[in-house]
Amino acid sequence: MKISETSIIEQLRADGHRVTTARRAIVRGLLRSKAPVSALQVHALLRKRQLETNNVTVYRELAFLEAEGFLHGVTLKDGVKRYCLASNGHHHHLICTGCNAVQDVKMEHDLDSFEKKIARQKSFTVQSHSLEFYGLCARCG
Amino acid sequence: MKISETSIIEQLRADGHRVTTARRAIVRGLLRSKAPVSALQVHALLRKRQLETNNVTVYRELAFLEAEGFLHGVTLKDGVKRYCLASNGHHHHLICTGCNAVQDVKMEHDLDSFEKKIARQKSFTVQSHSLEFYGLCARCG
DNA sequence: CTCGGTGCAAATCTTTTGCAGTCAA
DNA sequence: TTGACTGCAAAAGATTTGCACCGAG
Repeated sequence: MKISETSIIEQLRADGHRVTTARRAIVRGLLRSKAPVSALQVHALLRKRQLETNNVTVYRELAFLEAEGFLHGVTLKDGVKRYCLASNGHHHHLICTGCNAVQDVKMEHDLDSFEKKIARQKSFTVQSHSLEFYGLCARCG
Repeated sequence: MKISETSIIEQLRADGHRVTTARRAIVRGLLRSKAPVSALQVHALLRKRQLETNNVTVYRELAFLEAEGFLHGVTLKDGVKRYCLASNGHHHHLICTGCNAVQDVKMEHDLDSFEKKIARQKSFTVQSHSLEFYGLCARCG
């Protein structure tokens, strides 16, 4: 199933949430960016498009969309929380220590075997994991 | 090689750094905690031991010890930076979403094959990685 | 004596909260 | 009309910075 502004908006409406200008604008902003974006980046992006909103609204909206399952949040070394579309599927990140660019990577087998071992050896029930690789991207290498 | 307060202090002295009361106290505090600790936690810990220091000193000292290679920093989902002794070796973390406890896990094969694949497919030179598992610990499960 | 290290106050930065006003349904 | 959303101001929390002072070597 393809994801679009309309499909997200319709889903929200179906779940009884209101569709406001700010909400629609934020959703649209997120769909355009393929790398994870922070609340402040989304806010700046909207501003550039002449869609004046408040930081606070963006923070609240991103948290809301994460809770609704449309977004996934990641916190990188800099302590800033960024969001990716959940519809992009589970993936990890390559963060360039040169230019700070972030790109996504998917891995076929992922970490299932690790998680099983952890469950067995540590009696720890893994719910999710977060994996980031830091290094130099093709341009900076 | 075993690590101790003395060995770290001697190393620092050998590298031409001064050994002050605060520095020694912070190093001692770090050695006692096996889970990663934040600057504010270290500060609170020292205070409990009647070793009055300033937050700022702790922040600066932890950054210094990381730069010197004695510590490794991790930033968890809450955006707070925590430090582990580098001498504990490379490892990952299990973070309990129930009680927020953090424990370490080592993995034998680790992620070398992933990293090689990334280098090949993305022309990205991996320097380090950070892997955290979120879930429920034995007590909270 | 010297300068690396410390402490304090204040600034910065990201994120959260309280509350009144607004608008989608 | 009504409560979900929004905006503003202010608070909160982590971390950084400027600057004067202090004490290890």
